[in-house]
Amino acid sequence: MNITIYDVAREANVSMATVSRVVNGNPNVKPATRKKVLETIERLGYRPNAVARGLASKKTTTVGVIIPDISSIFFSELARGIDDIANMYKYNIILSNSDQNIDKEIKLINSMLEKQVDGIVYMGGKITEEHINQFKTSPVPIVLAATVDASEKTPSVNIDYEQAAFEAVQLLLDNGNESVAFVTGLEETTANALKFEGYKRALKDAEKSVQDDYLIRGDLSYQSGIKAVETLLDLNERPSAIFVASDEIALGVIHGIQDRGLSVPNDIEVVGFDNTRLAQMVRPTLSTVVQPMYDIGAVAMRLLTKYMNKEEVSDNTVVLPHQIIERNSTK
Amino acid sequence: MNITIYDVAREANVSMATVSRVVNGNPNVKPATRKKVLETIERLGYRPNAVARGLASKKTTTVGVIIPDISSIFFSELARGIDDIANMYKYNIILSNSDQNIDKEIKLINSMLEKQVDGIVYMGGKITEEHINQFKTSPVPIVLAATVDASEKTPSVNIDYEQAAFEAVQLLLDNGNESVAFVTGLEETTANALKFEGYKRALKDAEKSVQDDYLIRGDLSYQSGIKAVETLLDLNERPSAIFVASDEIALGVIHGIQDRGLSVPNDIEVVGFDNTRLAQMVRPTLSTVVQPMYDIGAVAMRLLTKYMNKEEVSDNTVVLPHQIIERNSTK
DNA sequence: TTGAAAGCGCTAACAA
DNA sequence: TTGTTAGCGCTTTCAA
Repeated sequence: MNITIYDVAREANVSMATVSRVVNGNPNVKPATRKKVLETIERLGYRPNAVARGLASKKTTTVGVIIPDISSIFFSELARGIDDIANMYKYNIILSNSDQNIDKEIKLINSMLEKQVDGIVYMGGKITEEHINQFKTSPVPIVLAATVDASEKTPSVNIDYEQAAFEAVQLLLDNGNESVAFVTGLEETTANALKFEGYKRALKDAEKSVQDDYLIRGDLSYQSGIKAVETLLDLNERPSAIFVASDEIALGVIHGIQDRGLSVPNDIEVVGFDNTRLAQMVRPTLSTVVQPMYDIGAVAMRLLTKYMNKEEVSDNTVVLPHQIIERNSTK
Repeated sequence: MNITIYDVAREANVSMATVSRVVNGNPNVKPATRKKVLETIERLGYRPNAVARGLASKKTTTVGVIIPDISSIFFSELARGIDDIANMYKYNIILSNSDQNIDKEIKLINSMLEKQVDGIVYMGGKITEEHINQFKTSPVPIVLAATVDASEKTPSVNIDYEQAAFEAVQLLLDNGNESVAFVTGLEETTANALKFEGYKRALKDAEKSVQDDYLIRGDLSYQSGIKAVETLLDLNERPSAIFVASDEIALGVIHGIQDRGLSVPNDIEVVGFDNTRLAQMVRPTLSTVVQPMYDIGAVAMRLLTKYMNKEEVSDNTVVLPHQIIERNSTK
């Protein structure tokens, strides 16, 4: 049997209420008593049972984190930001991978709710009606991180994907490129749809038309970048620049170009998205849109703590600043 | 107020014990009763409280995962393996980053124990006496993943680091290299120490001596790989091959060499370690030691489930097979 | 400053 | 097949 608060109380000749008070740092305890209790806690090796505490207090100091894939370099950076802030506020994290599968996402939310998490940080792709419904009926606050809810009903932390993409493509256009292709991941994620909007707006601003064959959709992998480039280079008129929806795909694009004997940026310029560590781990180094992943995670978690404490929050949807960093994959 | 098992019992005209039975899939319930209960659960939107269940049953179906840094491409892959298997066995995961800081590691273990996890998967650097003590006195099983306890007292899942390093260096020597440098990360981790042992053994086998200036220690980053190369290339006699303790550092090494105008593998051959996705995301692609990260995580979690179920385990320390994969950074 | 006692929502004997 | 009941270990009034 484990040592309980009751054992400590008996050994210290006080009531369990008093032990509870010293464990929880309640000031209404005479210093001498506190000392005595602390000593017997030490002596017995008492370890408070957080489950019992959770049942009695209705707080678990645990938050759920739903993430598409923790092994993705992009999401793991977000997760780090979340965990660091969670830690700072004494929360633990229950982490689960969803693979962006809707059924799994809904199941995960419910499973975390059963575990009585005090809040949830949610990362995903497309937010459907079903999601919004879940979020709305949740007994605890939910914050979206790097995930956009088009209806803006759910608190969230993002950057302005449309504008960021617009600026990236504009840079390419300003560099004198006649044609800019767009290589993206799963079309279903709202963030990627917004990037596409920005791409189109930049072209329209430059009075260029959107060409279907300059638009390539694959998955989010390095390999799909290589494949995309093969398609693009087989075109009669190959593009002189490529805007890519993620750094990992962009590395594939760069290598795909180089494998064909062409040069980046002389023959083709490339701009990525995210500014993961990968952007600097390639030659030429990758020009890319800076998305502050760690900060998005950290801010989302911080925002969640406010909701959990029932503090007033002035703005539900926070938009963090982005920027374009020019390295050597552009002229 | 939330819906409890008691509300369901009342509404369905049965006892709470019966409700508990249908929720837990106990077969001793008449089908008609089960149906009735299920319906009122649905109607009331009842959600079982896992905290209360945990307190009553002394099982939380939650395992703790201590990880140095989830944003590391190496560890996040391990974490994915852990989560997938955990999920398969209906466990949730409490994930925390330790940054390989001993105090934090110990604190984390205790915090997870307070939360009454059913078991712990531990990843870290060096295992000290203090760690072993914690592991030994833990009320729940602990399994090490990609983490070696020199005393072999704690269950663990690893590859044979010494032998793997030996083979990698031997490959380089067999390719005719006169001198092989070794670039490694923090010297404190036992795994890296073992890689060093393998490196030395391979040199000794080839009747070569270990030269201090061919041994570079940095942190685990890409940048430290670049720095390491600078040091190496400034030597009077530069090595003709470099064995690197991780893929990320190895990318830095390759680019450092290329930035100096030298060629990999013609001027210098490079072999990495881990076979993370990075190994294929560089030109030339990286020859490396394959460490099955996902599998190590998965097997560690599987092993933990056996301990949690009090099954007999024939061998506490499992050593997974490794291999060397030759790509284009070697001749 | 301290203690007594009533839950928190569930599981698990035990009885019927 | 179903119900009764006693906890699980803690927090939190309420009284003293």
